[in-house]
Amino acid sequence: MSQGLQIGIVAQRTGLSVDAIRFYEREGLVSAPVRSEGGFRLFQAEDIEEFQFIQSAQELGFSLDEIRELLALRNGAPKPCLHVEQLLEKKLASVRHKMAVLQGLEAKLRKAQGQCQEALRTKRTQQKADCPVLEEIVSGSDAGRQK
Amino acid sequence: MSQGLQIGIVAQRTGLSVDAIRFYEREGLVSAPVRSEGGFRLFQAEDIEEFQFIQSAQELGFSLDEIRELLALRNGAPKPCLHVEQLLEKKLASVRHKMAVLQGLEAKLRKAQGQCQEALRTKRTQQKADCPVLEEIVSGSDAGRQK
DNA sequence: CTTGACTCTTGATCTAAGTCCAGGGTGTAC
DNA sequence: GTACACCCTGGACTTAGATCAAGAGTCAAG
Repeated sequence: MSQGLQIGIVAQRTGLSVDAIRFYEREGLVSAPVRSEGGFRLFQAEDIEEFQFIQSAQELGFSLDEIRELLALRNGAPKPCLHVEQLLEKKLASVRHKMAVLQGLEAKLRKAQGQCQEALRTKRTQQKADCPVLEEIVSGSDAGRQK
Repeated sequence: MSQGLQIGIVAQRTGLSVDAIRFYEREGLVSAPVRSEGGFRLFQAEDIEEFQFIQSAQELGFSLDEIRELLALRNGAPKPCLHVEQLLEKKLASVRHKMAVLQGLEAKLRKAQGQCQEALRTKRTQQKADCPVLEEIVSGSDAGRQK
């Protein structure tokens, strides 16, 4: 088994699972490697780089669909930089949106927690169903809005 | 069809879909309402409140499993406040973790964007495949780490 | 009595990114 | 030459939170 790395080796070196590697091939993110006579996949060093690219792009928050696009750009689509910048722009906007949602969430949770602790501090031995947070969740609701 | 609100009305008032309402019932978040002779669900005003509770709790980032628990507490489990506080604590920790991840992500994306813009500014008319970000994604990789 | 809007149940489908399994073949070290 | 680790394919399954479709029944109005 010379001239080529078996899938298990590639898995070890990249930290991916063997299944994930096959999955990326099926999904068309990477092209199919050559095979041994018996049908074993034989990867090259460049392939490992490609898998690392996939991992890094995932860390940047790109979906596999987007990564497929990035890989296509990397392999020679015209004017890639402009296109990449547009992808980055969209991704950045969505990240900022998620953060804003989480910040709002954190504030609400902190407020709820404060009420909870207050209640626990003042009235020892709680009776059933008088946690202020449970009531707040309904009264502070903005539900009823349309989708 | 008096004494009771049909599911469509409840959907309108809460902004939930009819399917979602039936789904919550199936999942045991809310108890089954009485039925008309013909088998139509007939909801009461309190039920609407319960659905709004579900929506608000979802906005707080609770999963349906957690909400089932909250509803149980609201309906009379012992020492709810302490339990609610523990739930809040866990949820707050996970929210903070997600935010930290997103902040790291934002920094990376901003950096990549800066490089992209720089490249677009200096070299007009880009040739294929020379977007610096595409190269960076691999070279700046920390892939290869174990899961 | 008929029409049309609404509702019923059951079960399939969706998204994302894989994981897991069965049943069988390959590669190699002893 | 055989044991053992590794690999192959195809397809089912996972999580979460619903959505959608089919076929049948119900309700209120005219």
